[in-house]
Amino acid sequence: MRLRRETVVRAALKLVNEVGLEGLTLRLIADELGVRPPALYWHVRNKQELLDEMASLLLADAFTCIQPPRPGQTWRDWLGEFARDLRRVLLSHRDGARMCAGTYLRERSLFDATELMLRVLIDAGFPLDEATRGVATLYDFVLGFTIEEQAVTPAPGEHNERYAPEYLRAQFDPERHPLLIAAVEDAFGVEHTEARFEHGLRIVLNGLCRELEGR
Amino acid sequence: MRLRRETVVRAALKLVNEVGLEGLTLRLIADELGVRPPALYWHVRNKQELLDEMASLLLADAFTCIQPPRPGQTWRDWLGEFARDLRRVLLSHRDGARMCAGTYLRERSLFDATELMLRVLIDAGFPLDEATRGVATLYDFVLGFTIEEQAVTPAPGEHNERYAPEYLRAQFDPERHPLLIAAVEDAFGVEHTEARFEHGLRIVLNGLCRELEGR
DNA sequence: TCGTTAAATTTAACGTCGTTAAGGTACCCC
DNA sequence: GGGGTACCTTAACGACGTTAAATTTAACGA
Repeated sequence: MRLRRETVVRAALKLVNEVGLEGLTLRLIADELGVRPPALYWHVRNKQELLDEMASLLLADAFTCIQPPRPGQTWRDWLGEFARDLRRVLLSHRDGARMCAGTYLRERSLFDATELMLRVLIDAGFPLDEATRGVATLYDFVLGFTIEEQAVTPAPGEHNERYAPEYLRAQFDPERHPLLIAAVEDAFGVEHTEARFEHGLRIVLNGLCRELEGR
Repeated sequence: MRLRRETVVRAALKLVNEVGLEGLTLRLIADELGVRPPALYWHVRNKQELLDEMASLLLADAFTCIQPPRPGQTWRDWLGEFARDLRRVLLSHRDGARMCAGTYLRERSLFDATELMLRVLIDAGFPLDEATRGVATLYDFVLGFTIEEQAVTPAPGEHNERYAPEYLRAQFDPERHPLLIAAVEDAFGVEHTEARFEHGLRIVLNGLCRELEGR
């Protein structure tokens, strides 16, 4: 049974979930596929290209299911849904956000999805450049947020102890950092993550609305 | 002349500018300091701790110079200035944004600066949790933006050819991606980077303003 | 000034990593 | 059935992070 390029990428994606980005090794991937490490080089130029491909494939899984706004759905709600989908996909793999941060994307479906988003925003009244930058800003926020989130929560249920509120609180000086101490629960408690994301998302979407009203 | 922990970190920061994050090696740092690699382990537990320390020190250089708002300066302008400072510092070192993304920060001056930001926002009328999340959202945006920026422009004057507008345009299908093609210049042209950042920043700040007005 | 102790660094080495070169095998088409 | 391409293996290289143990350097009380 022959190997295909996508098989390699999918195996890598599966493994990164178990061992994290630092633990991901070509030898490990080869083992998983029942093959010797150099065999991978027939399908992939080098490890970096494999990482790019992983990010592309991961995002593609999120972007392909994107649909035009339902009737009656505002562009704002539609964009919010997209942002939540994006975060969900990034969270679906350990180190997903770091994997996708700044990597070169080559998947056709990603282009299709971006085209659709521009279309929707333009139909909503945005000029092209504002639509472009709006999408980018939303993407930047979700990416930044999720990177930080996965630093605190590497995998669902796993929690980096160094970000535990009670531990963090001990680092602060009650005299100098009263607000920090008061905020630490809300800022790093796992049970507030969802609310934090929604809050940030609302800020960005509100900002986008304002762009439109201001004209 | 003995080595100090900070000397090691500063040497690493200097070197990352020349060789990038992937090229940064303990052996290289040791060479730079005229010392054998294992010597570094006296000052630093392992490479990851060194990376954390580098990120902390880099950000600290940005945050220490932060001052309370000048008389007459709005919190909005003040926050905008902070965002620009932050981006400038991240850009001041190759891979600066990726270095700081999701790393654990332990510098006291960072705590001081955050405390100040919360103070300003609270004085402006934000409740504590909204102030916390507002700062976080701004930080997430700047981080996300700069990560992407440094993927395209690894160092001032250096430009990743894979993101060259003319190259990207060729990847798109004129039938399916007319908007993408029209937007690519504005979205990836180096000469628009500043405008893109300012635009995204305005979106976030506008969103923050709206939070305040809505109450 | 010397001997003791702790701090700082060296030498040597281990196992693992990404990657390359060269050779082999399966399969397709004439 | 012979040549060629696609795919994979064996073997190996140099570099990496890291450890253990020995060694040097600085600090300091007797």
